[in-house]
Amino acid sequence: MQDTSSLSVKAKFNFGAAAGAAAGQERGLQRLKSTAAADMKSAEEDAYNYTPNVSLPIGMGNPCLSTQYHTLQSSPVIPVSSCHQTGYSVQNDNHAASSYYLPQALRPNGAPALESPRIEITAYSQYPEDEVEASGREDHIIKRGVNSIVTLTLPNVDGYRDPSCLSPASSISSRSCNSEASSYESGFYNYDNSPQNSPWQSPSVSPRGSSSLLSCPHAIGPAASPHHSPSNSPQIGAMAEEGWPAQPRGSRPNSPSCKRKYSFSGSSYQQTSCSPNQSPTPSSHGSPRVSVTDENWLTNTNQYTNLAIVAAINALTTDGMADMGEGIPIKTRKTMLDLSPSMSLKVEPGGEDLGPEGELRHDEYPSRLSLKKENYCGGFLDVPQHPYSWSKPKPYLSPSLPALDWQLPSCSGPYSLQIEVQPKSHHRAHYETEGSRGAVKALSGGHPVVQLYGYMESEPLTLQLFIGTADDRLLRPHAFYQVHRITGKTVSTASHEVMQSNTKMLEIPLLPENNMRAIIDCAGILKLRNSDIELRKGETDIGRKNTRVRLVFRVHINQPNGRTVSLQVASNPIECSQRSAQELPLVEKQSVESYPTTGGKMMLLGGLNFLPESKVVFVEKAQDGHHLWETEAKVDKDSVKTNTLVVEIPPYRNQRISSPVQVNFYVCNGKRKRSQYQRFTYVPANGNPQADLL
DNA sequence: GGAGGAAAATAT
DNA sequence: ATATTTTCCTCC
Repeated sequence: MQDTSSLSVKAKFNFGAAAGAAAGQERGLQRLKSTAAADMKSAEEDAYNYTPNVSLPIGMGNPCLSTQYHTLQSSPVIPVSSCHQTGYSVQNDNHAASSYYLPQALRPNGAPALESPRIEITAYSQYPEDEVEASGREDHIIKRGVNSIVTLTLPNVDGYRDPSCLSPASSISSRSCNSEASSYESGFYNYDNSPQNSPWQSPSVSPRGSSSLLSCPHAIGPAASPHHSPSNSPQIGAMAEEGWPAQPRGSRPNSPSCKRKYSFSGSSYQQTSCSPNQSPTPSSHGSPRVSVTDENWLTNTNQYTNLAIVAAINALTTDGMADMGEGIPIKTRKTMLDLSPSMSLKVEPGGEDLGPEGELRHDEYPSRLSLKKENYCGGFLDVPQHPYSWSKPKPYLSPSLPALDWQLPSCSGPYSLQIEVQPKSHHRAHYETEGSRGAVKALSGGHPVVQLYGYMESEPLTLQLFIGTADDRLLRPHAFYQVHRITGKTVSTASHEVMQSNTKMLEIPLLPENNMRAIIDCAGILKLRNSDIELRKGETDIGRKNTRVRLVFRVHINQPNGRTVSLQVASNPIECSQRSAQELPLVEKQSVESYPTTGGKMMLLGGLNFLPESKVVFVEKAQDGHHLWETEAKVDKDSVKTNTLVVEIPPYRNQRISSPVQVNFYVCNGKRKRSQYQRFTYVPANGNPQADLL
């Protein structure tokens, strides 16, 4: 491995393929792909799309690159400046859009992202325009503050109705959601800048597609906004409601989830908020929202207003909900309900999410936890009491935290958030119908480790963890997976769950005494049924073959100047499906020195799905494309154990390669047809292999 | 619990 | 008909 100064290989997938894949975001795309996809391969590939690229140079990984992201984000909160960049400016809505891209471009790792075309883009693009609108709206909201009745706009009853709205759901929707969240937050705190918010929001909002989304968020927003619980309540509500709405298969027992849920709740901390939301279950939809709202509200003066709004909203919502319910098959509904409860449990107080960082941070885990726990318990059924947590005051105006779909840098100024130990590339996620399948592990057998560098204060911080997409371009909460809190004797790391915009997050203490380092042994991965998620209104992603995720870590650092620096880093992709034998291997890097020209061995690193039966075929072609030579390299079966593929290239190869002819090597797992191999092109001149689809 | 395998159910 | 997903079962 070492030797491999690996080159990073980027696979370019063909057009669309890449696009869709990872994210699977847009169904449309995918579908298009599939259909269009001329190649069958494409389908698969698509699935893997993300895969391809991958390669980051080992060295790389500059998180800093991310800086750009910040810019993007603009959000007030964020980012201080990132390493490079300056902070973002505030508003730049416009930029926002652009920024969006940027982020994507950059990988979490810092690797350059692919630019694949995604539908998403579209969405973003929307921003600008939409932004204007949306932002405008939002801004109003925000700027005006929660107060602004404007928010009320609720009006779009529809939005409310739309479950989608409610549940922002994952990915895309999530975006919207997020946006919401963000907006909320911002709203709360109100930054004047909100503009920033707006931009973001817009993004989130984006959804044009799901009109509902927009509306929803907003709609919700209004209500929510007040609370802004954006995250919380809405989310919660959403979760319960939408999230699960569908369990189509009535037959399938949702119950499982319940179990989990409880367990979660067990997690002690938090949850105050939950209760509020939760109570909802029955009324579920409505209530949750409300509760959410409330929480946040507390803080704000606007509360009253908000409350009123909320109430109104609830009413609406409820109705809406009802409607929804009607539409949905009974079973489904049940599920939903069930879910919701669980969700609620999980949920945590919306407040936390948003959590003003300050608050969170300030709160010390212990205290916090305890408090929450207490609250929590109560919460369940009911309606939210007073906002415990919330009540906590949010002392300051803490800036709102960036939405989960915002791209953040991994380093800013002196701070750098890094993943010291990466998770294994495979982790079979469990369904709600199953028991937990344990925590995500590291290759070494241990667990992933995350550390924050450059932080010299004595105040503990909170490390947030959620499951994100594996899509290079855009990192956002994964709609089909949720982080699952693992507890037990074997777990050494404290954590508690928080729901933010349909996304469950684990909050883990980052303590100075531990050198701001955390061993992530408390994080499992829960798989949600595709059918459930896809039914959410506003959800555009498809779950099929969208089985790769990344662990996303965030930390929010309050600065003396009142600003908050938000950093984010994502792990390498993790394949969560059981099946692996047919998976297309993913090559991230290849050794440089030992490349073919020198004959002998070549090392392919960090890929997913390297199996003993993986095949690597070398094909040498002349400039004119004439096929000169082909051979299958011998694969060292043992190397596979460490996500490495050591291949031996036939001796005579050297002799053949004397001029810069094109050399391709194909990597594939046994069951694949040659046409489905992932192809890499080696160009002696620059030594950078590139992968593309055959 | 936490895995690993695999049958049953669905989606393409 | 094949590919994937989701539910079950068994075992440590």
